[in-house]
Amino acid sequence: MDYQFKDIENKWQQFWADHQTYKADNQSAKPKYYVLDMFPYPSGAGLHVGHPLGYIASDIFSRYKRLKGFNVLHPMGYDSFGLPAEQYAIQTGQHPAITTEENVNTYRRQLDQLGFSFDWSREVRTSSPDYYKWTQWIFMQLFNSWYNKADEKAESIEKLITHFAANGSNGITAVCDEDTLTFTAEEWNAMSQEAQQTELLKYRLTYLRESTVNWCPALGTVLANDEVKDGFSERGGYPVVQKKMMQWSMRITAYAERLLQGLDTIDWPEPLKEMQRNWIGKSVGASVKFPIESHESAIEVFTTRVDTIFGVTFVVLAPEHELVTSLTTPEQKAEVEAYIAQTKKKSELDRMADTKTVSGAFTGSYVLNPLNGERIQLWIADYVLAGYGTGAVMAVPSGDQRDYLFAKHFNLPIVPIIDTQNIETEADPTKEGKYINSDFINGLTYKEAVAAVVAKLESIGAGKAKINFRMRDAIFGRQRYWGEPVPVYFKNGLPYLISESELPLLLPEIDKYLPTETGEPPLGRAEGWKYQNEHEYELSTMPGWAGSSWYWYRYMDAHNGQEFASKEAVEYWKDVDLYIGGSEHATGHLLYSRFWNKFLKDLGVVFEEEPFKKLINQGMIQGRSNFTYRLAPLILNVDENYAKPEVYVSKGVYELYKEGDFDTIEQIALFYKDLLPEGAELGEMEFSKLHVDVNIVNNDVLDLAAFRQWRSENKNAIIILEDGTVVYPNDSTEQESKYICDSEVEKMSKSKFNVVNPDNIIERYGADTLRMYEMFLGPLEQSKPWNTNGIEGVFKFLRKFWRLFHNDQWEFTVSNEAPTKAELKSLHKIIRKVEEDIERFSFNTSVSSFMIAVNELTDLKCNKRAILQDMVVILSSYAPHICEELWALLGNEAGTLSYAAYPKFNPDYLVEDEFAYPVSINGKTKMNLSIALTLEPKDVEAFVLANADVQKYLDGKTPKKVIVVKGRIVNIVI
RNA sequence: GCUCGGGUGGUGGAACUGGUAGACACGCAGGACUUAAAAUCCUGUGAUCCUUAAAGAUCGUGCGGGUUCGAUUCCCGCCCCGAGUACCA
Repeated sequence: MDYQFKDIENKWQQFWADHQTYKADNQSAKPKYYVLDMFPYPSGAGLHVGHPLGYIASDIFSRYKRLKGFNVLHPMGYDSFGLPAEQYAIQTGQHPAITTEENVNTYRRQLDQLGFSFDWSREVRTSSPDYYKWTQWIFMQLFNSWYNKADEKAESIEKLITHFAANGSNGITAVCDEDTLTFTAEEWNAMSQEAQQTELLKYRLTYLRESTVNWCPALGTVLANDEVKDGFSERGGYPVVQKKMMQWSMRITAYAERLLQGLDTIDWPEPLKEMQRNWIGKSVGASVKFPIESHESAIEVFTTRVDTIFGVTFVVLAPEHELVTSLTTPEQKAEVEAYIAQTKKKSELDRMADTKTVSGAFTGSYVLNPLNGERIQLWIADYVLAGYGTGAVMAVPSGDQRDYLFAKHFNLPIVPIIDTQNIETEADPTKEGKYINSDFINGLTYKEAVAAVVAKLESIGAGKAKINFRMRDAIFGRQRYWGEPVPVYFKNGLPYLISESELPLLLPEIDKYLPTETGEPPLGRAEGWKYQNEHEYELSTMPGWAGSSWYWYRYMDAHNGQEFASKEAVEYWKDVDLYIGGSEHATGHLLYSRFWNKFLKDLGVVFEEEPFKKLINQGMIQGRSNFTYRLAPLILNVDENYAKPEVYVSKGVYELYKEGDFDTIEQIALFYKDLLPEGAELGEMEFSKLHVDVNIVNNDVLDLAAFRQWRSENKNAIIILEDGTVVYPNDSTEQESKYICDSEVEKMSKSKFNVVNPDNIIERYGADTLRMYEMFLGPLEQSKPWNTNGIEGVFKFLRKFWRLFHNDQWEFTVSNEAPTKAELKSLHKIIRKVEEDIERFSFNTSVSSFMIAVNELTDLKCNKRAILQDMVVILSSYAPHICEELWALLGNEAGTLSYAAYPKFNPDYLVEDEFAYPVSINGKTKMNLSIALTLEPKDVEAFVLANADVQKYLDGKTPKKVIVVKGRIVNIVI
């Protein structure tokens, strides 16, 4: 029979499901290999053709690893809490759990028909109570932990309490809030329970803190910075205001250094690591205190160039700095207040965007340089950010461009401090040279100066070396319904954990998915929802990243009711060997996951410092839109309800028109005039470029019949083809010419009519073709537009492969004869090539090589079992269905292919006796000469020079030089 | 602005460590089979020039230079496109 992909694919998908072919065991004599995909949020739109790209790659890799003798864990699940289902619930009243269930089913159906080798027995859903029970459990562990800097790890809060009770706060170095108290053991023990809890909250790894958030009243929720555009919510465009709120936060900053160091130990794409490094934003420098003149306190600044301290000519505070009001002198009050008011009006974004204008105000106060006592003006300016460092900077206009511009604008002094500095037109941040105007560091080099200044500052208690991180603690909560409830209740305004035995804390039912009338989150609507019928629960739910920050561990032991995963399972699977997903999660999911992983390791329940050993970013699949050109001229003297005739011109005609081709312009005008009613006048000719559904376009050729049906207005359209032929609505005669559409690469989206659904492709060509074609498209990591055009080539390849096993009557026929040298050569070339390609994730080149191999075997008319059976094994990672079928036809036990052995490469079959040396004259290839590979370079040279054709090129001259690279090339220099 | 990717035929792309640029596929053109179409198969296909033809010449991997017997590959300078980030002291 001909290649019946539909029957074959249905049959084997059913077989794999029935026999649980891909169920992985938690113990095995084989080495383990864990291949993970970033699990999807099940959206209502289902999968488009871009989504499975990474899944196909990871599936090929998983199947390959099984053939290579690994025990492979390859699971899939759903990140099923999230906004879209909740938004839909608000609009329709349908419970998000129902919407989610429906969407999950669609996803499952679509994933199944792609033939993935997932172990579905381990499926997880973050919104299921058996799962979020453990998300809540991890939250509780974080609440019960603090970060001990002395050990560089998280420890139990009990240990901290014991220490406080015995030694007070003395001897504790923790990552904690800034306002922690200093107390003795007696003082601690004398504190009330509430006071102790308040103090402990400043240490816990998840804690409540008042923070400024982007509050969107219309949506009734807090938005992340990237969900706000120009002061409006990205979704819906509602106004967003800054609001102070008590929020749960995660003390991720405790792990800043470990998160940074760990990057050097993992095999991730460099750009992604770079993004995380920038996000963490470590800078090494010093903090310096500038005493305020006739004032008790000092202004503390952070600087990375402490060596430039003698170049400081002013100090600048952020307008929001807490000392601004108290340090403003009466004379400057009006100016400073006006400036602050002006800053407040500007949104955060305006402030960042407008980096050109210099603005600021003098407070009237002075600070003193701690090293030489010099009086320094104290200013405020919005280029200093309250949120970074201490919200104050020491300005060194000779070395920093912003300070330079500020000094020029306000006529402040600029003092050069290094002898090589050139500060005539701009600041010069050089570190090369010797210091001048710098007191005791004059004449020193950069390195010497830094050490000397820091030592001096420390000795007088005016500063110290310091490392600063840009990363902030992560806000952990949103005022939404569809998320994990926080397992916390409040007593006297203080948070307490519910007990572990009460987990999971189930999401209560509510009548409407909206904030309460008093502005509380939706959970405030839950009737009688109180801890022990008495205490208020936390009403916000966890953010989207909570459930995804540990899910790879749940796959290891998905049904464990006692633990998030058993120790044995975690010890066996350890970490993810290969993780495939998009780079958009660089500073979200991938950073939070590393954070939770490190915490769980400190807790002793997992064992690896890094969760994802190797990570690959698959590129985005963009859409490729098609366009038609509709004539849309100005028409005068017609009724205002007059509907213009629908006339579309082919791309070439449009282009001729635009180029000003006289005949085309005139013909179109004449033609169009005929369509107009009596008395109407044709004005200026224009064209509308309209998106057309890519599914009715094939190789940019529009399917006219489908086009007429696509939209009712098109039914009576007049269509001008590429050669100028005019097609009228009821004209069904065959045309020589075609209607050619224009094209453009854009995002894949419904509104652009460029969404290609995998269901349609599978219906037409089958999953094996789709899988191979997605790989064939180009390198996995590169973004590329989807274009269905080339898919025929892959489909033809699979048919050709099928045909190797069949005779002209489509009867299955293979021969048991011994293979020839040429056949073995083809086979072993592909054995090696596919192995190399998969190991370096170059799937596209494998597909080409398969085509070459099948072309060669077809030319050799090879139907030998010895060759074809190995071919089936090699190809099975890419096209599993057709290979299972052929494997069974070859007489093997059904379903055993997935665990067969990858054929062993034997280099002997590729040994050549001769090589066709390219012979170049002065680097330009002129001919090929077949020469035995046993010949040494000297003999090759003699052989080549003796050749008559070479002699012709030499034209009697003696070559200056002859380069012979054995087995590669001969180059003759004349 | 900074950081990181990337620029190769009409198109997607290939080229190991510096060694025959354009594999493989699409598209296109021509041919075979067919009453016809579809399907299938065969041939050709970077550009320009030259020749009746066979063959040949020149140019060619974003641009300009360099290293080398030899550069898509290495080095220097620049241009364009994409992503991330943004007053970070």
